[in-house]
Amino acid sequence: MNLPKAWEILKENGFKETSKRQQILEMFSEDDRYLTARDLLDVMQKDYPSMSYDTVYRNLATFVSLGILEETELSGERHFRMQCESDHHHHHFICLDCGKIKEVPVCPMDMIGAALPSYQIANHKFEIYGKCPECQ
Amino acid sequence: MNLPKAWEILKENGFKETSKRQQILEMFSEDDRYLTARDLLDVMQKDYPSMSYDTVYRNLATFVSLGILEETELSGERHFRMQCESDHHHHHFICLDCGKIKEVPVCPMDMIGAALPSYQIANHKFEIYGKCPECQ
DNA sequence: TTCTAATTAAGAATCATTACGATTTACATT
DNA sequence: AATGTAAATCGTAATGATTCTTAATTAGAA
Repeated sequence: MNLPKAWEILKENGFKETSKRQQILEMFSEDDRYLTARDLLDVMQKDYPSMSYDTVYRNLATFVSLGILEETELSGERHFRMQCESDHHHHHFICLDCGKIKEVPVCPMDMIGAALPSYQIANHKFEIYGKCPECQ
Repeated sequence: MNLPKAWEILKENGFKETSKRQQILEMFSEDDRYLTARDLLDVMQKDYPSMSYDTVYRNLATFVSLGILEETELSGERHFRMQCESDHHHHHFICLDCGKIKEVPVCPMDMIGAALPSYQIANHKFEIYGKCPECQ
């Protein structure tokens, strides 16, 4: 997702354009990889020494709920990245070194068939972990 | 996995048979579902009021490293259960209400093919979440 | 039984995350 | 441009899960 689209969504939902939100979104826009709240705070405290975790987490939650960011859990920490623009459902390879991702155009739910009769499926998770070509 | 097999593995690796380990393994053996460290501690403190988190976590880590337990993360907490005995690789449906699982005999890695050329794949995760028939 | 290394207890420390009251800011309205 | 108001942020404290530390206890070997 790009910045204008993200702001469009925020404005549509009545959220204000603040300098903190701008910088958070810029970081995600520039770095196409998974970041933690700490990653963001460390960088942002250079420009805004008073930046607090509360602001980071609150905005991350907002962005995720609006579909601007996506979230996953890696080794016990929440990680965030820009939502993909792809129109078709897909999954991700995630580099455990640099956090970059690669889309994988396969969804295992296509092969579930009748394996779960009368089970109520809410959601699913499929991720592949390893090292990307650049990190080997 | 059953208790004798678990103890066999522990003995092979030089671990001692303690009453705490016995009770932890019994809980997993009886309850075929995901439990948290807190779940275990709450029950065990009835028999051992002095039981500490440290003991729970240390043993859980041991069991996971020996392949006796498997672990996953659900809504920010680590959950543990007995390792499946199935000889073939598979994945799980996990009931978000009761923690019970159902094996799903499908692995998406079978369909990855050449989608990730020169990527070094370390592992993968595929889980389906929802409500089991009993919890609906 | 004794010895020794493994294990546990007890509680403090750490880490990520959330909550809260006070202050500041964006922005619609005048 | 000044004002009003809800939203957003700050500063800090609280929480909850997990890990660490040191001293005491215990399982199993000798």
